[in-house]
Amino acid sequence: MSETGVPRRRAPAAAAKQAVYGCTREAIVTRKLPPGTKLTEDAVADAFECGRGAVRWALARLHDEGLVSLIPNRGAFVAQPAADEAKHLFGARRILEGGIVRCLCQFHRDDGCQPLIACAEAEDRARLAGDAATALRLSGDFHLIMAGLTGNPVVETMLRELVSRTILAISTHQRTDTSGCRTHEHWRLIDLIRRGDLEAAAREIDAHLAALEDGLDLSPRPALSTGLREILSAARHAGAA
Amino acid sequence: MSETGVPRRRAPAAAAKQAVYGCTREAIVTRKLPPGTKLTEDAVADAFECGRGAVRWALARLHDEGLVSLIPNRGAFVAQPAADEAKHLFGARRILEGGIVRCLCQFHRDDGCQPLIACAEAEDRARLAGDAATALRLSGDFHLIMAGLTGNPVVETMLRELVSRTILAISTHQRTDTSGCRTHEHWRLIDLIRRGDLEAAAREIDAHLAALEDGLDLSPRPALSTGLREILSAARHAGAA
DNA sequence: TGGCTGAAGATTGTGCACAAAAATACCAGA
DNA sequence: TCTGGTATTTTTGTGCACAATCTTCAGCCA
Repeated sequence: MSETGVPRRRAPAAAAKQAVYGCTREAIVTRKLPPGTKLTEDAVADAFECGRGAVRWALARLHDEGLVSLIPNRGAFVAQPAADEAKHLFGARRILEGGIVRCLCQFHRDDGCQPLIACAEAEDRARLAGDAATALRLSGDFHLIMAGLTGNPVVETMLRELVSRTILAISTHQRTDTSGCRTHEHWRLIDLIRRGDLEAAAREIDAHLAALEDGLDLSPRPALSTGLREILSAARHAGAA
Repeated sequence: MSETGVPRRRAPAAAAKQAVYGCTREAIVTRKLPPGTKLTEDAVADAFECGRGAVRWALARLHDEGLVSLIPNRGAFVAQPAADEAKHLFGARRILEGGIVRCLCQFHRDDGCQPLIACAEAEDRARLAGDAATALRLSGDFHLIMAGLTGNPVVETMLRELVSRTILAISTHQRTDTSGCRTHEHWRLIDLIRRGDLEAAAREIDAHLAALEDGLDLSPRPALSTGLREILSAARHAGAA
């Protein structure tokens, strides 16, 4: 019953862009769309009941964020960060989050950590309830909240992008079912920040991220998951570009 | 003589996208297109002799990077970072570059700083020759080279974006003709990195960026440069979105 | 003279259709 | 049965045209 006779006010398409972008992004980050999934333009357009233009826009944006890989004349796929890229991702996070934690130590010594505490508590609850999906999500949010506490939206945006791509890298290369961050390290971090211990806190976040990276299998074997030819073909095109 | 009778292999458009994006980006960063300049789609398309589609693609990308502001039904303008945004930009750079410098101190203690030295020398030469434009560009490159020395392309990309936006912020809010970074601070930084003095180097880069920020006029007065109504109108639309 | 209303012009946003490319299916021959 | 080539089908890329919106300017009234 949504078919109005009027020629449409043009609002729909603008909103559709955001909807496609937001929902697809969410689906990728929450692993509903596993790495390597092909995102056919028509299929996505049908799903959101919008034109292909909105889909193309959203896909381009997602590509810029490193969440989907765009292969010329082949289409869009949920990105599968290479082992090298995964390492760089973690390296970047160590550099950035080290700075964030140092910043937090200076301005949130005593209180102001409430959001972090609330997140860690929620994380504990989820883990206790056996809700692994929520726990994983919250463990990622913890880092985002830290970025938010700097009060700097630029920093927040940068880390958001990094965290998303890290999640993708973990999905792609996880060894067993390593369940994301270890909560007790989060608690330790909160404690160190509240005490304003710059160096210890910086070391803690560094070790924390290193542990996360160690949980992955970043050996140089060819590839995984999706079909061999898919990957080989993709590699060919990526090399040409 | 480039007009082939054949119906075009479709390569042109793909290349055009990159050309429009790259050249426009360059023009913005080098201040050939000052902040506030309107980028009419048709005008850009004519300049590059390409379709409007390529221009739209490039503009969207530039918008994601924060280099152009896109106002619905109004068009694209070279961004004029607000005072708040400028502060956040510098804050983010302090966090990120602090981490980069710490990283460099660990892995480039003795040598490996050659690219930095070469850049600083070139900067000195340009400044001595009175070539302010080149000097400014090189002073920005210095920071990018530091990022590159981490060997982490993710970090490099993040800083590149930050530096570009910072240049825009400086163009928009510069008080007098403050000539970018002070070279002697760059030399001091190199020295500290070579000696591997983490803390001193981190303090130096922090102070360096703080000095750069202090050179700006970030008072909360309404706006500047382009016509008042332009800005008011833009603010209206931005507020509505 | 100043402010308001309405039409004309200019510019952006979106859908659609067609062309190019790749993937797939199919078939003949060894 | 497997290989090689060919035709079909699916999917992406691009240009074009129209609609919506905003800006500008002229005319009109208080």
